[in-house]
Amino acid sequence: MHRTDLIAIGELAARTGVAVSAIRFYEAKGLIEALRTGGGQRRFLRADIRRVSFILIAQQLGLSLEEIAAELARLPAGRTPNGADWTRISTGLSARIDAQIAALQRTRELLGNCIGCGCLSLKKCGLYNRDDKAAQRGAGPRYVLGDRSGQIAEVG
Amino acid sequence: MHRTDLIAIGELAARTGVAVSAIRFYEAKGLIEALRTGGGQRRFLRADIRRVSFILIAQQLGLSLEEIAAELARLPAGRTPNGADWTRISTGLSARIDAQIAALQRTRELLGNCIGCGCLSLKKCGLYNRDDKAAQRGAGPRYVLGDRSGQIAEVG
DNA sequence: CCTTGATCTCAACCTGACTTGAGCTTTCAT
DNA sequence: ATGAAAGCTCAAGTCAGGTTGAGATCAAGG
Repeated sequence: MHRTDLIAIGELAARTGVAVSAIRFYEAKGLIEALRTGGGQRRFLRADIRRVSFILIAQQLGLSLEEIAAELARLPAGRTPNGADWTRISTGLSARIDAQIAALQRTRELLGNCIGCGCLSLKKCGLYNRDDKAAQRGAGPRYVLGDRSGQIAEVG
Repeated sequence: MHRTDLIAIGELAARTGVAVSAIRFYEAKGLIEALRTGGGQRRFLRADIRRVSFILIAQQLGLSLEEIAAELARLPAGRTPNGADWTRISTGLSARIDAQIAALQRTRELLGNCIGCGCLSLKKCGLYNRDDKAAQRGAGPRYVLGDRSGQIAEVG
């Protein structure tokens, strides 16, 4: 442990590629925590680089900051997370990746079957026999994003 | 061609599962077009169901409405798109799907290698040797979303 | 004809994820 | 000891992608 264990917000930004303002934003949202110098400036642990990196990866996988915060909350409190801690958490992401890949593969297949053949929007088409469910739900809340039941990517 | 060739906005909404307000929004953005009754109500062609379906699929694949509009603009003007037209367009989506799957697979692999082993954020790690590039770019524009150069999913 | 449900327009509002700007303070290399 | 660079807070702005509400009109069955 030497003095460079603590890094300023600018360095954390540089090391992760996110803007300084974004890091403050993440702190405000509870995704990361900062120590403060006597003068009130934030100081981060080197381990926070990994934490921010995790945020970026998870974001790419479509998790909202709120969901990411929930995942990060599973890391041990009060101690720097070790490899095993990160592994446990990243396993969840892997599952998510697998699901996404599977969904994409189904979509690709259906796209070939349906758009190509011209049946898109017809009942017999796997991609859109969600019509019925859609009708049941009424035109109310859009379910394109967020509400994923009956969702395209899950069809088939 | 019988009278039901033209459908009201509510039916288009019901058949596609998107809200009426969203359809108006898409029209405003130029993604779809509507005929009008004498009284000013919108009337859509049945073929627009497919058009909206395409919007939903493309959205799931991460295209913005602007990008989707650009894709749709490649459909023939003045005539109802046929199967071949849709095939041509959906081929672009397939390529995108393939790219996404590949990116996810790389991410999953790197996640296993890097977060698991604890090297995340270190130079030797494929997931984050983008640090250097990041530093060069300065803390300016975030490149997490949108600017995809040096992006996680493209690493490796 | 008349009523009722569907539509219309337009402006305002919403969420998520940040960025920007103003005005002021802290750090740190020289 | 000092001045540039980096940081601070807080409020407001931005962008995408819609939703909501008000007040008025249209369409269609009975």
